[in-house]
Amino acid sequence: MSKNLTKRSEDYSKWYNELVVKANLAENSAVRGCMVIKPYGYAIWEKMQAELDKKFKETGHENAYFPLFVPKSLFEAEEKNAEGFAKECAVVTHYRLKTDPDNSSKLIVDPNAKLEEELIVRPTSEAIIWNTYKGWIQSYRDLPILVNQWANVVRWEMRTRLFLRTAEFLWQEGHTAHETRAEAIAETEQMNNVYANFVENFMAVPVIKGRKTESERFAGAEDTYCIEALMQDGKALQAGTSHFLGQNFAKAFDVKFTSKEGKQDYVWATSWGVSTRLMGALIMTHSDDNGLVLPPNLAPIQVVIVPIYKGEEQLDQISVVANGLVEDLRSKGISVKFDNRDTHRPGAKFAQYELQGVPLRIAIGPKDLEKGTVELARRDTLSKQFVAKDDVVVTIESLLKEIQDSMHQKAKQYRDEHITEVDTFDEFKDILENKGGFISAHWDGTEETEQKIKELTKATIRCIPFDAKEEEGSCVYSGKPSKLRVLFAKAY
RNA sequence: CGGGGUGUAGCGUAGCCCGGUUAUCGCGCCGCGUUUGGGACGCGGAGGUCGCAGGUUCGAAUCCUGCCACCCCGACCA
Repeated sequence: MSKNLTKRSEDYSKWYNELVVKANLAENSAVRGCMVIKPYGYAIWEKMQAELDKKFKETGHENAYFPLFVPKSLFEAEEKNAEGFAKECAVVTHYRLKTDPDNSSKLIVDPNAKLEEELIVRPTSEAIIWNTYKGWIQSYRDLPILVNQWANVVRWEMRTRLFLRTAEFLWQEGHTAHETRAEAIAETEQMNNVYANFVENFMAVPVIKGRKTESERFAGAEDTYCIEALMQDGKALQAGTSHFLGQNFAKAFDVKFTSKEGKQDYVWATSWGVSTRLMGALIMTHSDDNGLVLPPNLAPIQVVIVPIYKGEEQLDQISVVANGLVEDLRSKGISVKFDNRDTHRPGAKFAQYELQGVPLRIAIGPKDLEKGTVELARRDTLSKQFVAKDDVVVTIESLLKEIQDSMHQKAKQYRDEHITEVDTFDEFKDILENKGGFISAHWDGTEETEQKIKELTKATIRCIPFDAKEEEGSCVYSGKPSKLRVLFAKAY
């Protein structure tokens, strides 16, 4: 593996190999940029799902499932949403194949099986869900509706990138309906916070909470909140979004309710989502040149035990110790694997588990049997220590917490060191080019300036942080007056 | 869709300009033996429509034409 991968985004795909591969579809297939998530990688996604799902339920949400196919007439109902996604939709036009009359071993699309109305493969589910909600809502007594769905969506991107922008991806999308504007806004904020807490505490990835500018807003939303993370190569990554949809979808799908006062009003809506992109964020935040580094909370294997032995007899002795440890650790809820494969040598195993980012590794050999110790190695710091056998479980319990914590600290320190306040455009360009990261600068609030800066530097406004410093200043580009600083960065 | 590049074994590649025995090397894979505290070593072995189709030629991985795919950069984007 090449040196200094952390700075070279194009090589991230090498780390991904442990988790995922680019889908190798049939030759001549038009489907590009799909991915196969391997079991080890999927286990991480499952852990993310489990934790997020728990948080959604704690905040009163329920899971449901809606169709993959969206009739075009529904899809086009909310104009801005439709327009925003129109350029990247997969469309089903036929429902049958038949044998090719010119080649009996081939199939062709049966021209007689053309659909009356095309079906859009959902790029997001607002349309089909709001069409359904219409039938669920008549009275204020039917509100709020707090529903989440775990699903796959398809966006036919021109350029794809594993995890960050695949043609098909897994995600969850929450879709809620409320009586009042204030309640919907509170929900939007709440879910943005749920995401922020999850990403910080479980993924150990620090994020900045804020709102998107109009041009970066979700198509059909009135306001988009987001969490923005910084990758090790200095580029920003949008890790999650929560949208206040106003009454846009209610109006488009005619979803009205009768209020306590007996008045008809349109329902207020939110939607929010995070995707397998989070796995990209995880990898690009923590990994080093030896491979993945997983925070204990998300590691499918938290502790691996590698025996070092000559001959079967010695392995048997070591196995007694190892199996005892496995049992003790499992009883504490720690996931542990005893790798007693005889087909691989210890060195190869060490390298493999480092590549997979297993947080802690125990090695047990003849020396340990003699001394009653084990060797304990940390993945994040690559440090090793000998620990008395009887202290191992306690040590591991506290180390797992410490690693989780220290990974977050390390990432946060890097992130904070890469937020640079800038007051001139020359400085802006210089920092962007030579240092990277977020640039905190004054902006005059106009789309023209935002667009111009993007053209000149490729940097976009990642967000207007909720805790943005309020101060009098002048726009870094136009010089016009500004009251607060926003965060610019080059983004994935 | 524009600009650049690449297709040879599971992976990474040499050969191509200048056509000529059985297509090179490394990793990986299989067998046997020795090994095992940081990616083992020796010996033996298996594995190829040289991206596809056509053409030139006595002869094509190599030259020509067309097509296809992939990668990078741009527009687009979670």
